[in-house]
Amino acid sequence: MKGLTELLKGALEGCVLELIGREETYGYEITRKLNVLGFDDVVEGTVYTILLRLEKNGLVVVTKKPSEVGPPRKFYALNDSGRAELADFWSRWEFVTSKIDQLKGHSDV
Amino acid sequence: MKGLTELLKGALEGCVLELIGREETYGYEITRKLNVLGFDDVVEGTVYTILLRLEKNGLVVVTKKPSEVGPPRKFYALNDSGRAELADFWSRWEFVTSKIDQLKGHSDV
DNA sequence: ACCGGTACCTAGTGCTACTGGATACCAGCG
DNA sequence: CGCTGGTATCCAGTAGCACTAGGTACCGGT
Repeated sequence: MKGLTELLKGALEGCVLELIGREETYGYEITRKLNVLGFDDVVEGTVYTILLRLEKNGLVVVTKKPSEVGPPRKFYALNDSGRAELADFWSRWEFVTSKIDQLKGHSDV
Repeated sequence: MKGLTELLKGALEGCVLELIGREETYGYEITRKLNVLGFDDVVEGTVYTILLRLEKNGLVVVTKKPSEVGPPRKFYALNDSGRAELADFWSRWEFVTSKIDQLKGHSDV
């Protein structure tokens, strides 16, 4: 599926937040999970810019840990602000999808 | 609801396409319909840039008609390319929302 | 020594919606 | 008549986001 890029604007950050909230993880793995989900053309570079932004905005805590199969990994976990932002994201997502599905669904708007 | 802007990237154009596809309409009215839908802070300027883009991309046909309550209106209708693009948009939308809802829904991804 | 997989980072680009104006038509009020 | 407010369109500039297209570096296997 192509042309998803614009539709992912804003949503991708929420997805990353959700994945981090589920369990401590790192950029490379997050990218792989998004690819498996179906967002094939999400690349590492994109995820790293999101992670840097999350860190800059104080939503995550970062822990560097050695890897046995490559260079050290930077693990991300949500702090309270991050969890609040994640909840906010889902409520915005709920809102937007419900409105647009309503528009799609039928007739009178 | 605020902070919707980023989530609407890409989706807003689809909404405008849907509204035009439903019945011939014009920028000002489209804006009002989007506001009623719940997208309160969508303003005329935003809709006009979308309409100009649709026209530039050859997805719509434009007809200027006089109004009895103000300056002339530019009515937009979809052509074949526009209808194809609209269908495409909905399939992208289907895809993205199903994937993200799956991510939201639960556990294993 | 080299290659492929793992793992991170960054400067620059393009697309999109929003900001903040401007212009203009029309009706009603003082 | 001038003014205001609703209708209706347009545009230059801004900011945010994902993507491009690189680079660096660690590690195991051949």
